[in-house]
Amino acid sequence: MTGRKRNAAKPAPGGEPLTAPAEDYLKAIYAIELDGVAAATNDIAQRLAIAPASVSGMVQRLADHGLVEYERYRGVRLTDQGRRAALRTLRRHRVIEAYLVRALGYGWDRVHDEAERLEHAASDELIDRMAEVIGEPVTDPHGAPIPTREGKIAETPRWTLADAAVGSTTLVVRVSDEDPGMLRYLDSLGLKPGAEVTLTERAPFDGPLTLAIGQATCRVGSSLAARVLVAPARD
Amino acid sequence: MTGRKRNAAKPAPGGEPLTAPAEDYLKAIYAIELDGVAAATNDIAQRLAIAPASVSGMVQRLADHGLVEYERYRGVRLTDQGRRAALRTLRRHRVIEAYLVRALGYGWDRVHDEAERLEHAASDELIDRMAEVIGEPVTDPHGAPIPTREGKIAETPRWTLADAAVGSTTLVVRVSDEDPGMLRYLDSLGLKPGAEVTLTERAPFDGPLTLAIGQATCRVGSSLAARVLVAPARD
DNA sequence: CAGCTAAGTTAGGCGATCCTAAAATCAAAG
DNA sequence: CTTTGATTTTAGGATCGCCTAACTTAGCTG
Repeated sequence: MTGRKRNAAKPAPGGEPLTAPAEDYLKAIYAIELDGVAAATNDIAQRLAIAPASVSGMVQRLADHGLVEYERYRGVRLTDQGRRAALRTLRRHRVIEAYLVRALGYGWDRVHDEAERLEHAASDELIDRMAEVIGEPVTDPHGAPIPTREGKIAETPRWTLADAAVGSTTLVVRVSDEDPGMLRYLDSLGLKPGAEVTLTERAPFDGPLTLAIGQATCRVGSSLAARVLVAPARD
Repeated sequence: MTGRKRNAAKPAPGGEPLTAPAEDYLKAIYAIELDGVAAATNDIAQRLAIAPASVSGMVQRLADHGLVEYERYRGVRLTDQGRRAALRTLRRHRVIEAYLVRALGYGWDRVHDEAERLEHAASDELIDRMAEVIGEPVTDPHGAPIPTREGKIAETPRWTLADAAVGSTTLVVRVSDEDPGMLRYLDSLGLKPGAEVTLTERAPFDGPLTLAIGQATCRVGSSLAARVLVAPARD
């Protein structure tokens, strides 16, 4: 019953603790910047499911704290400090997801929401202990790379199954993690990180893709395929 | 990145989720009521380290939600619903503490603060899985009883080492859990739940107590002794 | 280059939670 | 029964984070 204090765990390696909403904004901005562009107010708002007007305010606050560079009407960019904070939160999130699956028997479709809450409450020490107990995982259960304690991350390539050439065989690297129903479906198809998939057919006009996964065959829509990140298979 | 919602995990078995501060108030009120009295504004304020004026407001809000009965200037009492919520938070807190010690190698002096944050973020399911993994513990690392999923709790008797008779041998049942430094000291003395202690001497005027713990002997102040709960030893 | 649209910001609010200072109430003692 | 001191509440503010509505700006388009 300490009361009185902020939300996040420890002063973060350099600075006062961030509020949970601030951490969420930084994660969202980080994700948008992966596409190489400055994060637009609208994009941030959409990702966080809040009104664009709310974003202007928070972004100003983040800028005051030196976490983002902000120019009115121009979108925001993370500063080094902001990027560090974002990666720290991302590490927490993904370590927690991995831990829930490997140590507590969670299904990969149920870890996201739990991690979304715990990431703001867990101390660095807890995260590191969790990571240690499950053998310092390199990705989360959906294949997303886990930043190191030092904030280095190996970002996943952006090729998706929707981009694959007909006849090519690819290795599933990562899948989108937020929709439990989709995850259960992908699981039932065997479309998970590590699986080898051959694209045998693509119907015209953005039609369904026919896939061979091991012995099985299935057909998926292109929007689902676009949520499956792949790399060239080794042979 | 769901955003948007409250703080606690799930609608709680009957009702909307409580905010973290609300859960903290209920825990504090529960603790005060263990002494058999209605919780006074001042007592709540002191436990939560906030100004008494702030308590009046929150208590009114808790009453509006049907969690406490509140009569101006008369203190508050938990309603059944409020007590259920308090016990649910207490269960979370204590299961988390036990899990951190047994599954993640935490020292008993470091679990309190971590649990204080996680208790507001963990889902019921997570708590239950944690409890299961470590074998459904009955007490936390400090000997505090863990409420069941159904909200039953076996409250610890209130006898302390400071109340023991000179010459008597008692069994340590539970120790106060909030001060890490004190916990480390108690640990170094072997004064932890399960230890048998014989009170060999008590200096006059509230002076130090001389204890025999196994082979060792030590002297502790009466205020420290008052933080060690004991039961009569079995023989 | 004027005008339109989409995007972004400002204005004004609300609820939660905390604070300080001042007023009210209770209770205990004379 | 009154005084007094401690407890509690009210009054008035502040911050954070979110909302809606209305206004502004950027930038394309004709």
